[in-house]
Amino acid sequence: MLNDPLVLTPIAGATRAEPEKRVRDRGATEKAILKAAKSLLAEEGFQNFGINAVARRAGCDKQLIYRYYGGLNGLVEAIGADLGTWVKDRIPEDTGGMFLLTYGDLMERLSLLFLEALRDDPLVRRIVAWEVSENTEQVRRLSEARSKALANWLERMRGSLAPPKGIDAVAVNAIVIAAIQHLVLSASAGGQCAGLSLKTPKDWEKAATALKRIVRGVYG
Amino acid sequence: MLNDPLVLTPIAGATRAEPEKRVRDRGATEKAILKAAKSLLAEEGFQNFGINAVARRAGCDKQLIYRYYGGLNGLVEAIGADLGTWVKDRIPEDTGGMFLLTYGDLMERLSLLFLEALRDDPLVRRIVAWEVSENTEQVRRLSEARSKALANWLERMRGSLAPPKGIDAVAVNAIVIAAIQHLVLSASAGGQCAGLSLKTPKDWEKAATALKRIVRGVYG
DNA sequence: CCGAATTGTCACTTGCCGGTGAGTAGCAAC
DNA sequence: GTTGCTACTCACCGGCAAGTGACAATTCGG
Repeated sequence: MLNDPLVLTPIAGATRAEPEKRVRDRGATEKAILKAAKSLLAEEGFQNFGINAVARRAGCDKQLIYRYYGGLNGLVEAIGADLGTWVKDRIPEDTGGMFLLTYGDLMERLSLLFLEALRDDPLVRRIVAWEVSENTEQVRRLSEARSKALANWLERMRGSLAPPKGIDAVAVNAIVIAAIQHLVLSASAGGQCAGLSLKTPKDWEKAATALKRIVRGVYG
Repeated sequence: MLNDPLVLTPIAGATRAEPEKRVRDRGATEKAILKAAKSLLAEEGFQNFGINAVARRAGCDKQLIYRYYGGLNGLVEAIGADLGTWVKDRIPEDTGGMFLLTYGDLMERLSLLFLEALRDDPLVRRIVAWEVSENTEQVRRLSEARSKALANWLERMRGSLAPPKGIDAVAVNAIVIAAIQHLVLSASAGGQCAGLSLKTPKDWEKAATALKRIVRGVYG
């Protein structure tokens, strides 16, 4: 056997840097792994998301990911569970003291809130990009968690306000949400969308204005 | 040396199937490679898009891809060049005999045409998904080719019609296009978007109706 | 006919991936 | 102590990716 640890020459701690003395704490390690996974996904995207990369970033052995989460799938599921609380953390529940009298008022406000929240959250952005790029079990689970959270939020915010008669609000809102998501993704990836530059705050103001106009156009 | 070809036993053409006698024709091979690349990208997505996969599908050695296209980048560039002709093949130039009197008429029609065209073209769909998922040199080139083609088409179709005063048409149109793209991508990946099912023709009719309503809402 | 360029094939290196089996280190109860 | 459990690490496997250099097969100019 080469490198038999029993025969390894100790070298008297020569240039040995801190052995780091990792504390043995399963809970902490699990958290570290989850955190590493989320930040990796947020920063690098799903392309470079894998067992090895997560383990490297978490500073532990990949074996622990198998043990604690049952592999990548389990880890993704854990991320999805976290995701359920996204809206809560990101978007204010109250409407900032303003009274929303009409469905149009509401949707205008929600659209802008959603736009802001998405712009501020790289992790969810990556997940949305993932959703439209692949159709694996992993993605489906994440997607489901996200859409459920989103639907809940919409429902809660809607309160008792009803959409105007004769308008398919589900379809219209889906299109508005689609627009926001794609706008933010495009901007994130290339700084523009369909000829519209989306880099400076001024750019985003123009986009927001146009978005408001569109929402007002349908809902009055 | 194992398997030295000079010592290989000829086995008298035993179960030897057709040696296939590939004709030596560089032009044909180049076309085959390009075609393989496009179909691979369209069917499998950018995830599994690589030198080896393209070569396998084209039925030739990957070396030829390096020789003829200078690697994946060159190949992607060739795809981008093809892409410039996308609109020409996909979308009718004339407006089907109808007279478009207002900018609203025009944009309603163009939105629906664009929606249809994108729904029918898996390759461009994959490219759009790629655009929002990565920011590499390859993607930038493809993206540029596509957006240029799109802008040209829009410009040509617009003719002399001017958007209503006081409306930022560039921004509004970008949002509409974003919505369409994300709608189609979502549907393609998961059969739905933000709670709106997008599977049956009936589903799509609802979406189209909502889209029309939105466009009409802004442009009157 | 011959040599050279073109066209196509193959074997190989290197590197990273997911996954697994076997082993080590700390910590408590007996 | 030593026994046993848990947390953790390591070495290794097979597989597939990109990329490269050498070689075989064909065609063409002279």
